[in-house]
Formats: sequence, structure tokens, C-alpha cells
Amino acid sequence: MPNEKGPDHSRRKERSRQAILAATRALVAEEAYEKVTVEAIAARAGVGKQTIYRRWPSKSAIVFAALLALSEDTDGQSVALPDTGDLEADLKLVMRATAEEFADPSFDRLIRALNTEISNDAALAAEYREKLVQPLEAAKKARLRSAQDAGQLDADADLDLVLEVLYAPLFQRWLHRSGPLSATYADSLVDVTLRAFGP
Amino acid sequence: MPNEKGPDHSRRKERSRQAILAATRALVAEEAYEKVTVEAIAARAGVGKQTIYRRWPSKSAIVFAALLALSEDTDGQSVALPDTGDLEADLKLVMRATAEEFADPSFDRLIRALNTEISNDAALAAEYREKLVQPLEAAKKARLRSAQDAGQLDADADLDLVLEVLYAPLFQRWLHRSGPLSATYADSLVDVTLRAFGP
Amino acid sequence: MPNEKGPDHSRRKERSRQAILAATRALVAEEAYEKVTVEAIAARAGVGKQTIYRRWPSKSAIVFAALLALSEDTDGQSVALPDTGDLEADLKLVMRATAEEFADPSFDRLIRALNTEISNDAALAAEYREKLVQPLEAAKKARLRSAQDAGQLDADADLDLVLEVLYAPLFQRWLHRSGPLSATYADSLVDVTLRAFGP
Amino acid sequence: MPNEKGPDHSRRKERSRQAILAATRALVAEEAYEKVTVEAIAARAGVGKQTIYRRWPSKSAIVFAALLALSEDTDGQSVALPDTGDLEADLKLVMRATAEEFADPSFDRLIRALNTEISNDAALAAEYREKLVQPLEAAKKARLRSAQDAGQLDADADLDLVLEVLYAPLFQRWLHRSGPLSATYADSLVDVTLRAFGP
DNA sequence: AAGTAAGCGAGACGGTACGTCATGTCTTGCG
DNA sequence: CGCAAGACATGACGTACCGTCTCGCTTACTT
Repeated sequence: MPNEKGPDHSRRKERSRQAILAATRALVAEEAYEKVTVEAIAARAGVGKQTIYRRWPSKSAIVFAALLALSEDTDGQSVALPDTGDLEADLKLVMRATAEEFADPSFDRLIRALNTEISNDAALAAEYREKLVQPLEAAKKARLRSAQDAGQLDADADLDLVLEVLYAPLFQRWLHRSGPLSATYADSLVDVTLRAFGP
Repeated sequence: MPNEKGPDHSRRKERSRQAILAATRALVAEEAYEKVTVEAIAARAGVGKQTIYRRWPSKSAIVFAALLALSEDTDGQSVALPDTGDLEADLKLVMRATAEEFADPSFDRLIRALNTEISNDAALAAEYREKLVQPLEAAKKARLRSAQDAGQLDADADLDLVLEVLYAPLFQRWLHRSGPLSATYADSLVDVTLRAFGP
Repeated sequence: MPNEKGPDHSRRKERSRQAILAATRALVAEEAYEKVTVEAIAARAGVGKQTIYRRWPSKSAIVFAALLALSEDTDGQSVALPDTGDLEADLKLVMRATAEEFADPSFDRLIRALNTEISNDAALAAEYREKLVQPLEAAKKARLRSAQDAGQLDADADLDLVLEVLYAPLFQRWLHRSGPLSATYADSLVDVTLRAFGP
Repeated sequence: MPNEKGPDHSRRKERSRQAILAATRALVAEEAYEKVTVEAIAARAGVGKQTIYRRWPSKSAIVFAALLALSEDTDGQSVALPDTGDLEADLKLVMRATAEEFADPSFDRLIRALNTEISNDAALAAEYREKLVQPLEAAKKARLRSAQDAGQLDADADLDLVLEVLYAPLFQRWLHRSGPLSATYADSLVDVTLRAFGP
């Protein structure tokens, strides 16, 4: 039995909440992050500033929640990676898709904003890891473990390390804009990883 | 030919320039980056705000210049990596040193500030690559090329890719605080890289 | 003819009404008027804000109603001034009492609040005159008329003017804090008035 | 020798100060006082809000300063009342002028605002008395003293009281809108006063 | 005694203005 | 003449109230 004293305003709450998160995503996607103001979010969402500050303590937290909500929508489906039995093919598929994703300008701005926030706020970083990264990593590790069982990957390999070798170069290239995120590049990361951790 | 009309104010200029950069480094090292204000820098440096804005167009640029100046001081010495002939040993030495560096809190804040700026400003990112990253990468590649000549590394390996596999995982761990930056970890990155790109 | 559909909730209505007016008086008496908020009144009265706005259109109106209610309680008794036959003695009694009243701090704040409102809102001023001032003035004029009949006051005197000469100096001194509201002062106002309007 | 360390920015200061005071007077004259916002004053004056808050702590203080400045402009000339030797004629002239002044709508709003402030802030009231009221009262008393010397006024009369009897009824009528401020009314106040305090 | 509907407390909401803070520009007089 | 000092216009911040709007719950009357 829930211990809720007051009346239930959940319908209004939910409506304004969604309006705020949608407005935030729209603004972050279309402008530089520092130019996104809480006032602009409120105006775009058709909401008073106080309604925002009642729920979130800072712009970081709003942006974070906005992105979090985005992925929570698609939770059920996306947590499993393809497993055709061919590890190399499966990984290349995923890595090419990831590389393409980073190339989308509005996605780019969203993720840069997110990275800026979590880089400068350890608490947000922890929440980010727990809610977004870990579920995804669990799915990836499941695929790798299946590959280990099939003898396509060193059975003793540290899967965290495998994932880092696979993804970190792509991430760093994107963050520092230090090179093209081509399909070829995605493929070579898979090749390198398999050479390093192959049986 | 220098302008010989007036007195030589270059000494004052240089003195105030150094004071500003030092004050910036001190402030960025001791506080969260967003809390560092131009006014605080001016006050700490004993300088008028206009003297800062006359030289740099934005806070990003000041911070960037402050860090740039830091590494320019040690340019001559640091551009060469050790080359004992033992690639694995040399790399482990360097990687362990790098991992330790990231653990220093004031260095941590400086580099996080820098990363935030270059992640959100492509022009700064380009300058950063040109002035700081490329000289360092050139030195690293020189060491790798020496290893290729010695037959310790695949002669066809893409050295940019080698460097990414070596450094990007460490960088990502630090940025996202997703794991310890231990000597053991530094060593395994070298091991992985050598397995992937060994002859 | 009353609407006979529903039950009569007048008891609840009356109770909350009184609670609101009492809370308003208490707050206005104990704090600066601008710091009295509708929210505070509602909280103090243990009442929802809507219950207030259902009855009154503005804070002014509430405060006004609160003071109005205060004097309506004592209506029956207070509308007659003493008439001992000695005009001077009677007026001095009343004027001294008035002067003392203004000295009471909580009364002071209430009346200042009221004056602020009616000074800036002509409609409220009209209502104030009709409901509070005129009954009182009627009583005062009755006493003066009795004095005229007794030959103690010029039979042609404009009684409105007499009352102004008698009361306005006291009121202005209080409003502008431009001098003490002593019994001596009250007495001299009576003396002046009688000299001006005596037979 | 003044103890002023920094450079003298008095020209800019004075320009913005005058702009603020003028804008304040304009706004208070054209709208209800509660609807005058600091933001509107700043906008109208072409000035930042901070420039206002750097000088004055509250809206009251600005409005007060604005009105104060208004009368300080005309200080030199206005401090003397006419003295033709005919007290009654001189006073009627002044009282009629005063009554007319109160009828001007923009003056009305300004003075109502001022009265609201000084009624609710004792410190402001004191400053108001010192800077505006007392010089004026001194001038009025000088005229009355001249009348005493000429035997047109009781030599023992308390001049403060005389002034109150003369002006307070007019002021109260205006504040409470309790009657017309006609020339006839102005005249009767003079008549009453002379009857009360005549020789 | 149970049913019913008006009124209520609670408090979230869209807004407006507040007073503060940092930015980047402009001005003045000192050194 | 260049600089420190700092005032300035601008614009976002986060807070406080405003007056409006639901939401169950309470209450007083009806059946």
C-alpha cells in the first residue's frame, strides 16, 4: 500500500514532464549546448520555469533525463545484439551502425552535451553508467560470451577490455574529430580486436 | 623591424600575459571549470579584464592558451619517447606514466576542462590537434616505426590505428571514470596492442 | 427564493471565511503589508488558496474585508458619540481615544495597510467611505448638530469641514509620523476647531 | 583632499542616473504604481538592471529618489511664498495652486506612490520630511511669522499647528477622494484658519 | 445508515518580476 | 601611452508569488 497523502496529479505531471523532455531534446539537437537555456526550454515546452526547477536541480540533470528517457522508450527491444554465429560479421554490423549513428548531426550534439555533463559530474557519470551503459554492455558481453563458447574468442579474455579495445578508438575519434568514422574504419576495429583476442 | 616610436612595452605585455595564464591554470586546477570566471582570473592575475579580452576572444581560448603554454615550456625535451630497443618495456613505461598523470587531481581538472572545450568547439579542437597532439603523436609514431624496422611490429600496421588501440581505452576509462587506471591496466593495453599488431 | 437542489453548506463556508479573515488580520498586524502573501494567509487559515480566490478578487479586497468585518462586529454599540452637553469635553474625550488608538502598533499596521489600498484603488475607497466612514461621520455629525442646537457651534458651519479640521491634522501627523499624537495635541485640535466654528 | 582611489566615472554615472530617474518618473506618472517594474524602468532608461541595483536597494528608493530629484531642480526659486502684506490673499493664492496641483492626474499618481512608500517605511518618511517637507514648511512659517509681526495672526500661535489646520484637510480630501478640491474649498480652509488663529 | 454532490485542503501549474551573477564593451585617470 | 579599475548593457539564473487548475477527501443533507 503506497504512503501517498495528497491527491494524484499524475496526469498533468506526466504531460508537462514529457513536454519538457521533448523540448530539451529538440533544443539540444538544434543548437550549441551552452546556448540552450532553461528559459528557452520552458518557453518551448509551454511550461513555467518553476515546473522545471521543481523536478530537476540543474540544466545538466534535465538534459540527462531527456536523453535517458529517450533510450528508456526503446529498452525492451534494443538490449540484444545479433547472434548469427559469425562473430566477425555480427560485430562489423554493429560497429558500422554505431559509426553511422555518431555521424548524425543532431545525435552528435545530444551526445556531446551528455559527454560534457558526465565528464564534469561524477554523480551523473555513475547514473549514466548504471542506467544506460551497463545494460548495453551486458548485451554486448552476452554476445562475446557466446563467441567464447563457440571457440571464436579466447576463453580467458577480459570482456571489459575487449569492449574497450573495440569501442574506445571509435569514441575517441568522434570526440576529438581526429579522423573519419567510415565503415572501413569500423571494420578494422573489429579485425584488430579479433586478432588481439582471437583463440 | 620593430616600431621604434614609443617606449618598449613588450616587457609589461609579457609579464601580464604570464600572470594571466598562471592565474588561469591555478583557478582551473582548484575549482570546477564552470566556476572559473574571467573576473576571477583578472583579479588573481592583478590585471584588468580588458587586458584579457584584448588578447583572447573567450574563456575557452584563455584556458586553452593556458594549457598550451604549459606544454610549450617543456617542448624541447619531451618530444622523444624512450627507445631501449625493447618495445614492450618502453611502451609499458610510457603507458604507466600516462595513467599516473591522469590520477593527479589538478591535472585531471585541467584536462577535463580542455576536453570539454575541444569537444564543443571544432576550431579549438583543430588547434589542439595541431599544436599539442600531433607533435606528441609524431614522437610516438617515430618510436613505433623504429619498432617496425626492428621487426617487432607488423610492417604494414596503420600507426594511427595502433596509437588509438593503445591510448583510447585508457582515455575513455579516465573520461567516463569507468575503471581503475592501474599499472596492470596500462600493461594489458600494451599486451593487447602487441598481440594485435605484432609481426 | 433559494436554490433548493443541494444541501446547505453554509456552516463550513462561514467557518473558513472567519478563519481567512482572522488569519489576514493576524498577518497584517504582525508583518509589513507587502510581505503578507495570499499563500501565507491560506496556510495560516488552514485553507486552500482557491477558497480565498473564490470569495475575493485580490489581496486588497481580502485585507479590506478583514478590517470591515472587524468593525462590523461592534457596529451596534459604537455609532453614537458621548453627549454630556459639554461639547468641548466630549470632543476631547473622543480625540484622545482616537490618538491613543493610532499609537497601538498592530492597529497602526492594519490601518496603514488599509490606507495604502484605498489610496491606490478608487473603488475600494468608495466602499470604505460607504461602509466604514459614513456611519461614523453620521454619528459625529449628529453630535455636532446637537451642539449647534445648543448654541455651542455656529449654526451655519459646514459640518464636513468641521470634521476635517478636527480630524485631518491628527490623521496626517500619524500617516507622516510628523509629530507626537499626545493628549495635549488632541486637546489643541478641539480648541482650534471650537475657536474656528464657535458661535 | 578627497580619498578617491579609482578613476572618475562621474560623467557616465550621471548620465545613467538621470536616465533612470526620468524613466521612473515617466512610468509612475503613466501607470499604476504596482505595475511599474524595475525591469521596465531599466528598459525605458536604456540601462541594465544592475546599474539600478548598484545605486538603490529597492523600487521604493528609486521612486523616492526620482521625486526628490524633481524638486531639487527647482530648489532655489520655490522656497519663498508670496508676501504682499495681505495674508488672506497670499494664502488663498497658495492654497488654490496647491489644490490645482493635486488635480493633475500624473502628479496625482506620483504623489500617491510617494505617500504609499513613506507611509510604510519610516526611514523614507524621515528623509522625505528632511529633504522635501521641512524646507517648504520653513518658507511657509516665514510667511506666517511675517503675518504675526504685522498683527494679522495670533503672536502665540503654534505655527506647526497652523500649517496642519491649513493643509491637512486638503491633503486628506485628496488622499481619500472624499470631496472636491475646488477653489472655494481652498478659500474656506484659509478662512477657517484665520478665524482660529486670528488676533 | 448509506448515498450523494458541493465545497474543501492541497498543491502543481503557466506566468511575471524579482534581485544576482557573469559576459564582453567602454571609459577614465594613473604610472 | 598602456593598463588597472571598474561601470556599463545584456541576458540567464534560480526564487517567490500570483491567480488558475485539477485532484481526491470531507461533510452535511437527503432518502
